Parts: sequence; C-alpha cells; structure tokens
Amino acid sequence: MGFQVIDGDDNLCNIGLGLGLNTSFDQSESKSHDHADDQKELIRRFKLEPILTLGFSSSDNNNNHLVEAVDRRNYTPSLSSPNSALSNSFSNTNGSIKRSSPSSVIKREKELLLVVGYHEEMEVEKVVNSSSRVVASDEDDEGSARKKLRLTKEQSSLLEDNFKEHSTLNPKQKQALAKQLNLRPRQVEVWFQNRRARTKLKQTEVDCEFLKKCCETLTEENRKLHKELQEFKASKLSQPQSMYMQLPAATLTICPSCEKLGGGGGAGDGTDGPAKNSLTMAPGKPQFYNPFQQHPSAAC
DNA sequence: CCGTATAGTCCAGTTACGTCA
DNA sequence: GTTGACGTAACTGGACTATAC
Repeated sequence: MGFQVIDGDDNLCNIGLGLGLNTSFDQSESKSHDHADDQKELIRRFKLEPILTLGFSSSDNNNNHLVEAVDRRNYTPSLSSPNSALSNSFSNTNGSIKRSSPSSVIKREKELLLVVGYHEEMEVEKVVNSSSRVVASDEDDEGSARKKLRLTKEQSSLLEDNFKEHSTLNPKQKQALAKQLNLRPRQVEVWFQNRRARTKLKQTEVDCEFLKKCCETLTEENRKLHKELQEFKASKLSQPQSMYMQLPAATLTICPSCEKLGGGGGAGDGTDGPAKNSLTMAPGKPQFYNPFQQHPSAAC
C-alpha cells in the first residue's frame, strides 16, 4: 500500500512505503504440526517485512477435521435418564437433527448429543464431580440462561500445553482432550477458538507497534532528506562552478508536484505495488540523490 | 461430471458472566 | 454494597471444505 508521511513542514511526501499489518495467525507460539500450519509458517517466514498479508484463507484447517467424522445420523441416544433438556432435543427417532431449527439450537443439540455419547462411552452415570463444574451446571438449567464458567487452573494449563503443540485440533484430539479435561468437546473447541483469537490480537498489537516505529523512522529519514536537499540547493546556488554546473537546473529531479527526490521508487501511487526498498533504507545512512539517474517524475 | 444437501470447522464480532480494584 | 473495567467463556452468523447422493 502506499504510504504518505507528513514531514515537519506539512509537506505530503509519498515515500512509497509498502507497509501492512500481518494479521496472519501467529505461529511463533505454536509449533506447527499439520500441513495447514506448515503452510502458514512458510508464508510467515517469507514475509519478513511488515507487509499486507490480509486475506489469508481461513479454510486452512479443514484438511483433517473429518478424520473422525462419526456418522451420528445413525446414533440413537439412550435417554433413559429423565433429562428434560435432552429429551426435548432428540425426539427424532434416529437422532438426526432437523435443519429447520435455528442454528444455535442445532449446534446445542448436536453438542449435547456428543456429550451423551461421550459420557455413555465413559460409563459416567451422572456428570457430577469436583473438577467439572462446567458440565454439571450446564445441563440442568435447560439452557435458559448461559452461565459463565471458569476453567480450573489444571484445565487451563493442560489446554495451554496442547495449544502450544498445535493451535488447532482434529476431532480425535478434541475428543481426547475433552475426555481428559472432563469437559464437553464443544468447550474445548471454543477454548481453542478464543485462544487463537487472543493470540492473533496480541500479534496484531505487536505488528502495530512495529509499524508505528517504522513510520517514525521513515518520517525522520524523510525529514533528514529534506534538510539535505535544502542544503544542497543552497550550496548549488552559492557555487555555480560546481560539478553540476553543466546540468540545466531543470534536471534536478525534484518532482514539481510532490517535491519527491529521485531514486526510482515511484511506489505509493497505487499503480505499481509496494515499494521494493521501502524498508531497506538504513537509518543514519541517507541515500543521496544521483543526478545521473532517470527522472522519477513519471511515477509521481 | 455436476449440482445440491449436509456436516463440520473456522473466524470475526458480540454477548454476558465472574472477578477485582 | 455498588460500580466500572477487564478477562474470557459462550454464542451467532457467514464462509469454506469435504462428503454423500
């Protein structure tokens, strides 16, 4: 993207900065294990500059989520226990879920279905234990008001450990983790979603700070260049016999419209993409104008 | 092979609850 | 005891992909 910096003299100077927020998910915190994560890591590694990377497809984690796609249409929940919420949900004989229901209801029904299957599998008659206040409290209020439930330290730390290993879960991993934590798979899923969102937010903040610093650096660089330009102009006027004497004054490549110095950049006008050297200007190492270079005004 | 339905997952945004100063 | 800020669990809706028919 183009980037304009207003220098101390309120001059708009197109410096052609190709900056952008890398909003891609930060993989630095999580060692990638699956193919999708590897792809992200590659992308990230090759974008060392702060550059526009918006638009990464979010569909990159779908490669393995059907590994354990249990066909639950044939699952008949055993609802012998008089759990009213569940009884209401699964009136369909084969356990299928009608599409016409609101999505949230569908999701909840499906989730409860999973829980039932899960707990039956575990031969857990009643989900009442000290470590899982979540499950216990979630099923006895018939969903009238959602309750905010806090995870225990042990649960949180185990989730964190798993997140460090892989930021996404396949169904198998989700089931296993839920079983281990005595949570519903949906809760594990939600936790991972929220955790990814937090990580991304954090990374965005870091990116913002970085871009801010880049902007400040470039602004300062621009200010220095303007100062040097003024000095150069002054010295040229005072020394008409200088080496530049034979050049007509008009060949000074100061763009008349934007007063930009030459150098072949031309970025920032939206026509040629990000500047190639937008961030390669080393601070304290000003790039002096080369009078023999092509006039850049055409790009302005 | 193509179109459609369905299921599962993701993300961005939002809501609402629990905690704490 | 009340209140506002904050963290975060949970929800919503849209998008996407895979699979079955």
